[in-house]
Amino acid sequence: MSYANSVVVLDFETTGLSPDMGDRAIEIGAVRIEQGVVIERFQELMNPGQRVSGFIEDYTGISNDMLKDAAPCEEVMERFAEFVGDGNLVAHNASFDKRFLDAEFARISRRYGGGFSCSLLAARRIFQDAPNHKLGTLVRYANIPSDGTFHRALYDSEMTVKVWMAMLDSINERYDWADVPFSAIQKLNKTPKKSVHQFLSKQSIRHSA
DNA sequence: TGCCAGGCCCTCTTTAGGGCCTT
Repeated sequence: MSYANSVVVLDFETTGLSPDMGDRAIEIGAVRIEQGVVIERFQELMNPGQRVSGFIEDYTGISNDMLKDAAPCEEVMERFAEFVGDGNLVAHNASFDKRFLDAEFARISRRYGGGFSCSLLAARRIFQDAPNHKLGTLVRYANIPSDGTFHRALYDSEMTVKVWMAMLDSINERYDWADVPFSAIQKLNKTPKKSVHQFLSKQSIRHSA
């Protein structure tokens, strides 16, 4: 099958859950895929200008010592803005990463022009039998090899890419799509779970070879 | 000092509550 759309799959590590409460990004990782092939990667730590909690040090393995000599968020996010350009974006629980992307980009007066799609919302629809839809669980569910280094930005991005590709392959196998356009996954993200089969069946008429 | 979110989705729902996900 072909994967017509280029997408950038990204993941943030942060000081906490909410940029509105003062949390900042501490690491960004991203993978660009074209035609189903990884063609480019991005990963940088960034200094958020505040100490990270012991919980975050334990959760991510990113220590205050690792961050003290890192470039500030503004500098790293400028480079990341150049990397993403207007590419379509994917993240696992995209509402979380979108909040941090918007907040960090706003600080440097940047915007992104592409669309955003969520691998978590897609997985709840395509892998309805999975025990849950955490990234690590989906990796095991889809039989994707992993060394278990979760909660680092590039590693989680790479794993999200593999889950994403497994979902596209599953759509192709079950519904005989010749291609899975990014826009179709965006629509799938908003399709009620009980209507997913109907949605994918109808779409296959439009997209099959 | 201590506290802290928010969108999705289900149901014993819609004048609401709680679990799932992300750090």
